[in-house]
This record gives sequence, C-alpha cells and structure tokens, in this order.
Amino acid sequence: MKNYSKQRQEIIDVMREMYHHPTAEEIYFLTKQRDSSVSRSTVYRNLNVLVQKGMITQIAVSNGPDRYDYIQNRQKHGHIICKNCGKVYDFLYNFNLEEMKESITNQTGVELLEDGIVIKGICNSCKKA
Amino acid sequence: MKNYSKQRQEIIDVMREMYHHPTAEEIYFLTKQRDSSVSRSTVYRNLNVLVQKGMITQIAVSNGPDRYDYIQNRQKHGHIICKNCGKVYDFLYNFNLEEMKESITNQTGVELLEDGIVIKGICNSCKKA
DNA sequence: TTTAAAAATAGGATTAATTCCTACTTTCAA
DNA sequence: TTGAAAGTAGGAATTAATCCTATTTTTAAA
Repeated sequence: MKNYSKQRQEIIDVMREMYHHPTAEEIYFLTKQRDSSVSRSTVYRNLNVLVQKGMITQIAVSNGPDRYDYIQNRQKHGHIICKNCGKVYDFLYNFNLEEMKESITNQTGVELLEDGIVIKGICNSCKKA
Repeated sequence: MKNYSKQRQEIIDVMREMYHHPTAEEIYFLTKQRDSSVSRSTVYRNLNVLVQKGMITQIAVSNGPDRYDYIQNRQKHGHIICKNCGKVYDFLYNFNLEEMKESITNQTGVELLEDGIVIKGICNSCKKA
C-alpha cells in the first residue's frame, strides 16, 4: 500500500481540518507550523498534484490568489464569490443541475464538471454598504 | 456630453471587434497596433474601469491570466472553461436561471450576478485525447 | 478665454503569486 | 542492495498586474 510522503500527508491533514477556502499561502503557513522544514514549493507542487487527482478543487478569483477546497465526503457543491469582498460561500445544487448540464453540453460540447461551478455575486453585507 | 479618452475609446473599439475572450496582453497588443504610444498600464487601468462600469466582464482562470468579454447588445451569458486546454466558451441560459438564483440566494444570502457564471468542464477534443 | 483642479496617461519600478531549477534525500521495485 | 523514480528544500526566475511619478489632457468655473 503506497503512502503519501510525509509532507503531502501533512498538507492533506491541514486542509481536512479547514472549513473555509484557504489560499496556498495559508496552507503553507499552517503546514509549516506542524513541520517547520516544509518548503513553499512543496506546498504549491502538492496542491497541483491533489487538484490533478481530484482530491481538492481549485477556485480562481479575480484580483486575488486561488482558493482551495478539500472535497472529503461532502456533497459536490458550487462556490459563489462576492465580487466586492471576495468571500467564498458554498452552495448545494438544490436546483435542476441535470437540466443545466444538458443545456450547456448541447450548446458548447463541453461537459460540466460538478465541482467546477463558480458564480460571482454580491453578498448581503456588501449590498447594504 | 462627456467622451471617453482617445485611449479608452480605442480599447473599447478593439474589444468590440473581438469574438473570443482576450487577455489584457492581447488587448494591449492590438490597441498598440492602432496607437503605438498607448501604454500597458493604461490598458490595465481602463479594463478595470470598464469592469466597474459593467461594460465588460472579467473572467478569472486558474493557471492563466484573466480573460475579458465585451457585453455589447448580446444576451447575458455564462462561460465554460475547459479545464484541460483553457479555452472559454459562451453559453446562454436555456435552463431555469431563476430557480438557480433563488436556490443560491436562499442558501448563502449572496445574489448571483447574471454575467458572473463560470463553469469548469472538459471539452470534446480534450475528452477524446 | 484664462486658469485651477481633476482625470488620465506613459513608462518604468514594484509587488504578488506561482513556477522553475538544482542538488540532495527518500521510496520503490527488482 | 542498488539503480531508477519520485519527492524535497531553498532560492532564483517568471508572469500578471498594480503602483508611482512626472507630464498631459480635460473639465468647469471665473
């Protein structure tokens, strides 16, 4: 049974315990607290590896660093980002995802990935202000 | 009647004639062909201004520069990006957008922006390969 | 029209995020 | 046990985008 490297396992552990959508730097910082010798390039490299494996999701944000999301056993979900404050929120697919998927595939020939829906919006507190 | 600056107007003209989703560098390059004295910082600054005004849309992409989209009279539409090749496609909201909007607002308190839907997927040609 | 303030610009320096490079270490598999 | 493959630390390099400064253009009022 092939194990992850010590460093990769630490990165996974860190992410598993986070319930927001950390940046690579946050993950680097927290991993370094457990193992001060870990390097920044190891964190970035492993985040890319875990994205490839489908174990985590990478969320691109305009005017800011990418965010990462550990998928765990949780249901597949989408992300909505406040255009103003940049905060990322999860949402479940309580709407008809199949209809959407079909519509998009018919139009474009591109098959939607179920963990790849990102929407911009305005959150309540920014709307007030 | 307040006009745009010469440079801003040139940037708008360049975008109006493009039917894909250019990067800032592409826009800079094409604008420079019309007016060789235009500077990169002017292009970036104006793109931000036009995003603020809602005249263009900014699309964040992991592992690559942002893309821009001129909205014109066209219908509001979403974007789907192939995770593999990075190509951006448009799609219309042929599905029930209201249902989706309501579901997301109920869950998160964030109000979806109709030009802010970005989805990752795998395009046909990348699927084959 | 002058004229002063405000907005915009060119060009280059700077920053932020991420990747790349190299020498070294660990793991794997025969 | 040994050679290949994969992974690592640390720092250099790259990329995308913003910031800074001196100058120019525009606006709007006197």
